[in-house]
Amino acid sequence: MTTKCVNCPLHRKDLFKTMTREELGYMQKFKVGELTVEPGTPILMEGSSAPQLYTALSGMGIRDMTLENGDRQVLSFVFPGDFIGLQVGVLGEMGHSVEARTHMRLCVFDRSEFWNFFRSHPSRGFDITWLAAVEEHFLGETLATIGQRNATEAIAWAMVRIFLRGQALGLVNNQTMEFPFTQKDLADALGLSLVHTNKTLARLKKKQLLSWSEGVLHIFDLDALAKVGVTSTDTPRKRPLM
Amino acid sequence: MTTKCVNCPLHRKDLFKTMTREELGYMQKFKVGELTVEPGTPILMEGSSAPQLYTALSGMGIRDMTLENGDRQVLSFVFPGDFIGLQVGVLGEMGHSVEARTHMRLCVFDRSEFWNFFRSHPSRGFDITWLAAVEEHFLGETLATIGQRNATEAIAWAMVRIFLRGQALGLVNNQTMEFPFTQKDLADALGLSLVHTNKTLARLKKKQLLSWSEGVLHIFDLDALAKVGVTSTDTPRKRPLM
DNA sequence: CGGATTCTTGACTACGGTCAACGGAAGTGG
DNA sequence: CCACTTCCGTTGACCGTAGTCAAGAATCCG
Repeated sequence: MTTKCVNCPLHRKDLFKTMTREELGYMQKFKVGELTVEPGTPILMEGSSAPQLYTALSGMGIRDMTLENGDRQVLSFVFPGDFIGLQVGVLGEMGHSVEARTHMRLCVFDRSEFWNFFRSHPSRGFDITWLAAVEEHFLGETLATIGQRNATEAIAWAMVRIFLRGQALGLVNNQTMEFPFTQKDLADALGLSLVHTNKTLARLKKKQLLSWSEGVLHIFDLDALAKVGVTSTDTPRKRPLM
Repeated sequence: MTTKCVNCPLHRKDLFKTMTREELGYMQKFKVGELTVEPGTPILMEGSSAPQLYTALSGMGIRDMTLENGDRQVLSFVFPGDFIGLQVGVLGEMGHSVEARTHMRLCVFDRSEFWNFFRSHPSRGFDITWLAAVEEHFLGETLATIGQRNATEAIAWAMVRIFLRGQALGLVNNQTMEFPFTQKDLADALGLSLVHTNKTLARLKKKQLLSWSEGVLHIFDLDALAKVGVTSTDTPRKRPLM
């Protein structure tokens, strides 16, 4: 009935362990259906207690939150395979919003079934916790970047991270991947102003480290880009950026 | 045999649901023992795959990570009831370090039992996921603070957040709570320099909003402090800081 | 009584923010 | 088909918040 969810971590049999036939059956029940959204569509809103959770099957999006003064912070970029709505599932309310940046296909789950799902299939529950831990890990790195690195380092770091993520997901072809975000998105993700982000990016482009236009990111030399932080300081780094 | 873990989220019966007798029995088995550490003691190291996980029973600590260039980022402060080592449990490796800042009592669990624990007691597994989601939520807020707020706002926000946390844990008496961290800790948590943190704090002190010395934090007017961000900008904030 | 650690304060500097203007691309409507 | 608008990227000029450097005070400790 439902199509197979190639990138859905909750449906992939090879993620950690194989699913039993019974588990697969339950997954099908837990899954409500699939949803397709266009660029710009809000998927989950900050503060909402939506009845549904998602998994990104294809396409990209953004997680962000808005401060009281209207400033926006982009928390992370959403890639295929990402679980969307953990906070709704366990806390009952989202702490941030999620919005599509490209055409996206989503695997839809029923929030009310979340707990049952967790209870009757601990191994899948464990997978979700795994995803949460990975997310926490990434957020920690991002925090360190925003807090400690300067603009050039931060942007180089972000591009490397994103590119590696893309590689792991098989989205990179010929050192090129789709990157459908705006410079403002990147600026808000790194706590920089749009103008400064633009100028810093221009410098990286002039150095032939990357090119990025019309939603396509091309990285010429990943290692060189990863080392950008090094050359900007005289103190040699203890550990490589990647 | 083992003493009761008053603050341990994995032992508290009132956290979400009551534990069955059988569950309690398992918890005792899962629990290895208790550990006491002195201020400055590293509990888990970044990159380590320690064989044990912890829950803070009393005392406070710090989660931090060190960049390649030696800069440090404090990710969060550890309070009683916090679970320490989720990343070791699920990912097999810590992405940050945890260090005691006061005398601490820890509830010790066996990492090798983690998965079994998860499988045989889904409700407790769910609790852990809940803790992870809360952590993610906090990290998101912190990210937004570091990325978007200026020094005064960030420090006021941090103090309010910490104080509220303390209140929720019953650590606040007479508008006063223990806060055994250094200004450098706070600076590294907010991505600010020590000097600037000191001067900004001095300004908040002069405004009679808070006092903090010798490990004791006193907040005179929580609401006023929470509004500090507002007065610094002419644009009125849409939502209160708390 | 040194030595170490933390806190404090002043002087100087620079990274990055703000303001402003322009260009190109894409969409809209008369 | 062409004004008009909107969104995004680009660049220059200026300025301010926060970083760096430096030195002194306070506390703790061996």
